Amino acid sequence: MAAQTKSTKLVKPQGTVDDFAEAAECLKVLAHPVRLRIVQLLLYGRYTVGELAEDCGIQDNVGSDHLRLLQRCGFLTSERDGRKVYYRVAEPHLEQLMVCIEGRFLPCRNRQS
Amino acid sequence: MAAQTKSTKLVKPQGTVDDFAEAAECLKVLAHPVRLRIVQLLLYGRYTVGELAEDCGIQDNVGSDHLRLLQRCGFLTSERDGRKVYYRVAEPHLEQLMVCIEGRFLPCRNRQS
DNA sequence: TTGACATATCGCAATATGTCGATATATTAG
DNA sequence: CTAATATATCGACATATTGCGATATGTCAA
Repeated sequence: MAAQTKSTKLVKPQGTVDDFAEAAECLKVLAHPVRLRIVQLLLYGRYTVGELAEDCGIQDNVGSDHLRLLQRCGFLTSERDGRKVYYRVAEPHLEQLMVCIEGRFLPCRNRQS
Repeated sequence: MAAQTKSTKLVKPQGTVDDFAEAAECLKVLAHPVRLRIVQLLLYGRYTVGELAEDCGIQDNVGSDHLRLLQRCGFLTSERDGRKVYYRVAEPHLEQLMVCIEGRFLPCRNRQS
């Protein structure tokens, strides 16, 4: 980004508030500690509802609620295997988005590779 | 990301839900159509409260509310110049974060360079 | 079939958030 | 000083979100 003078803009990005309606919806879903942790885990493997709930220290039904929200906006998919249901990441952009979030908010020890 | 077998994980990221508390707070602030548009504009130049409010089609006081939220979590700073107050981006990570968000949710015409 | 396990769904109460109007503060012009 | 402009703050209300308990559904073992 180039420096800016006092009262001029380089360019004004086209678009309006309404263009961000869907983005805001999905970001709101992501903006929860439990759901961020769930996404972080799922970026490295499949997990069941019970496994995720245990890791997050919440009840299974609450975990199921969070997973449903994440699934509704296209972030996750699920597949049943016997009694268990495995969740995994369905949205490719989530990985880079989490890289940004972790880079900004997590201590360095959580960076990988 | 490497493929995963049925029931094993490659690695389980360390950390807990609590590590994402601050990230969730800040993402929640970002997760609003008006605030996303404001950030997009401010990534390309300085704007006053009135200019931002007009672009977003909201009242000045509502714009001021949104700007305060964005400022409280460190995304923006402000400087007074006469009667006007100019806001600009203070958090360097915001740019890459917006690139991710725009890449996922906005039509291609809004991509730049 | 029954019983145990894993997950999902629903309604409720507490809490949080968004918007608005009214008002307060800050700055400049005259 | 006063008036006009630009921004900020506050209270109130409507709406949304969260977590919980109860219950329903799906699957397997015996």
